[in-house]
Amino acid sequence: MFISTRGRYAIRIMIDLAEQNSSDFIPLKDIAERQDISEKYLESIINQLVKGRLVTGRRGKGGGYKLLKNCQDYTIYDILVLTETSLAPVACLDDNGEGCRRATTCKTFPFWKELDQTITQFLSHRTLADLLEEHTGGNYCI
Amino acid sequence: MFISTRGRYAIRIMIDLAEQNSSDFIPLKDIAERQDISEKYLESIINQLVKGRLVTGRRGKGGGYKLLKNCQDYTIYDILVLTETSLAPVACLDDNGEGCRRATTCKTFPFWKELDQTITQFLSHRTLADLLEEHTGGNYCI
DNA sequence: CATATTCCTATCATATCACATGGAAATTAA
DNA sequence: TTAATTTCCATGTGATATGATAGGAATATG
Ligand code: FES
Ligand code: FES
Repeated sequence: MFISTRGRYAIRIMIDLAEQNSSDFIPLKDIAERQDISEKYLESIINQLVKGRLVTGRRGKGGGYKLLKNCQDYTIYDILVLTETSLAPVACLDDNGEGCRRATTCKTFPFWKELDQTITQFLSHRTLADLLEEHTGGNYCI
Repeated sequence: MFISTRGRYAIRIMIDLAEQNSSDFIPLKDIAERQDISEKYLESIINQLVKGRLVTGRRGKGGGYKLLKNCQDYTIYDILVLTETSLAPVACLDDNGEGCRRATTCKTFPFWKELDQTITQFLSHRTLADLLEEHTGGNYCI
């Protein structure tokens, strides 16, 4: 599996926040209920989104989370690159593993690079706004 | 990681067989040595390729494995679909999991489907012959 | 103060991956 | 026929990643 629950849940969090269409902070408890996902698990995911400056959080009564930008300004790539451990389709392309020793001679390497580019382009050409439009025809955003 | 070593090794096996450019059976031991991969691990992989009719094997002295078709007639998709447990980028698309309960209403589902199609198209439009040409400029195949 | 909520640091169960072990069956060369 | 070779088959194993869970400290409201 390429995209794990972390990344998928992260996108659903972002969509949920966008759909509230509010300038208030939204408590994670509400998101967890609506999305039917463990609040504690979502916590660890949304923390990554906060650290990556995709959303901001406020503690205490009346606190919660809120988007920092308009949803057409979030690409799916932005969200996944923060929450997935790696977006490389094969280990040979992974920077953490210093790439592959065989890469210079291996006949498959150029192919993997092309696959990676294809996927990355796809993910970075779609925004949160695109996903919101899917089922409604209208745009929740702005 | 999307494609595991199984799929990657399977492709390298197929490339290795094609490069020998021989009508003889090639022993797995030789392939394992050339590719520097555990023979026993390759064994379980190439078995899947045999069962999927991509290659054929013969036991005993002078035995080994050999391709059944010309290499331009093998797509990368053909190879990976046999050796990877799933080529679905997300669990929501996986048939084994009967897909996702939320799929009908979830705003991310159409997006995942498009991603899946993009990847599948990429994989099924490249053949073994394409990979062989990468580094040589020439075509080993036929 | 009491309450709500984010933040932070662990821990855990399960599954998958990459590979190893130990043979049985088939094929050929001697 | 015998020995050597090689595919076929089933099962085991250690490491790692995934998908959570638990407990509590810090911060904000009223
Ligand atoms: S084995 Fe890593 S690029 Fe081929
Ligand atoms: S959660 Fe499965 S399609 Fe959205």
